[in-house]
Amino acid sequence: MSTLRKRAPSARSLETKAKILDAAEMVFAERGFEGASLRDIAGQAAVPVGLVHHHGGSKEELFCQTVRRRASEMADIRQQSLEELKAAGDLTLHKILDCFMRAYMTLAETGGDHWRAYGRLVAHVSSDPRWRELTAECFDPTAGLYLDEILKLYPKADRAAAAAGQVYSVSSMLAHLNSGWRIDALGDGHNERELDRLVTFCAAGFEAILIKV
Amino acid sequence: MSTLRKRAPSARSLETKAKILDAAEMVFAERGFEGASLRDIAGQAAVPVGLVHHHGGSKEELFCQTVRRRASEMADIRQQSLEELKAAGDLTLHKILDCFMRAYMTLAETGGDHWRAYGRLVAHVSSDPRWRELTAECFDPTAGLYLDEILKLYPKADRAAAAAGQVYSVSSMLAHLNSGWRIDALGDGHNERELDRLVTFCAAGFEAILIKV
DNA sequence: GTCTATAATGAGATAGAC
DNA sequence: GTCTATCTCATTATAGAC
Repeated sequence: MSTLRKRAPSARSLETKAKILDAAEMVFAERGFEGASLRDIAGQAAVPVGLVHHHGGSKEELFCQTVRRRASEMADIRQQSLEELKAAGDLTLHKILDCFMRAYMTLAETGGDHWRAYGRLVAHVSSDPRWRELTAECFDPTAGLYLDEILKLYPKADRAAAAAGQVYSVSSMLAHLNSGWRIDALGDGHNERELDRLVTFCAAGFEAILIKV
Repeated sequence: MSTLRKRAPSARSLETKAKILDAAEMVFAERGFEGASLRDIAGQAAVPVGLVHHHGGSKEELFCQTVRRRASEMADIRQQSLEELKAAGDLTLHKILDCFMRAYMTLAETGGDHWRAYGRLVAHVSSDPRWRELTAECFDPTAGLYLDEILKLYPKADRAAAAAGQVYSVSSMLAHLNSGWRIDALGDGHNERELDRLVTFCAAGFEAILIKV
């Protein structure tokens, strides 16, 4: 009926586990899966190494848990935002993409270090085929919902083309987040106006390939 | 006057070094810098581990050499392609981006495994701030030349906006290369038509942010 | 659940024979 | 230049006391 867990974990246990996942999030984001060590994570969480294994299982399981925890919350927010946008009516491609991207960008700017770290974490997950299943599990369902709305606006468009637009858009967003220093070398810092620029880029590109013969 | 090297290396030595760099290229591309081991590289090159150190120096130096070798060739090709495009006259944003991307895509499709691996290698380098200097050295000069030509077409555009467009475009191209499986899940495989789609996406997005107020 | 100690493995790097 | 042997260190993972 239930899982293998014998009893409900204590409050202290949950707290410790959260500390470990928080630390893991930061270290994995900074150095990637291979570059991170469980010792660094234990050090950052101020717990003994053994506890990391106890709560996180193997290194790979710990990584997946770390991603899942934040991705699950992100997916909820994105789906709710989409519902609100649909309820408001008057959908456009630009608004849908803005909704998708702003949902995270707002958290990255106001949600503290962990949400900023999550952006780098997603970049690692998305770029390594090793995490293909994790990607499918954590990101594809929400991405599919947004894709469906976009396709409703362009009924004649090819779904494969839309999928390409989605992947290009997400990669541009990750570049906006994590390769900002390359852009900054020529201009000013990240601000609201730049998010508009990103959305403008993606919306225009997306539409171009949707209406193409 | 010259470097510290005492004598010119023998033909055999050069051959061994090339074998090591070839192997390093494949392994680094597959597993990233941290994930790759010098033992794997030595194994793939069918040489003893000691030789990897002798020819490649430290792991970090070996990685840089691996990237530089291919990037240097790529830069030459891209700059020559740009010159030919300029000589032909009638430049457009679409043509410039097509020139930049097709230069690599042609090699990836006809140049064998090593050029395909190079695409993944570039993705690793571009995403990790650890290689910021290497990025600046290997990619920025050529990127700057293309950026200059684009800005000539849009004299009123903001250079920072163009830089953003460039970064978004390159990241989309890397996604096209390395995350093709995500797109493929919904459509058909990589073909010539898809490169057109990528260029269309980037050109339309790029222009939108260049002409924006 | 928590923490210490340790096992078992694999890593990068080097010294020195050929 | 080439190759073998080895040093030193860090890693993941586990066993068992509290």
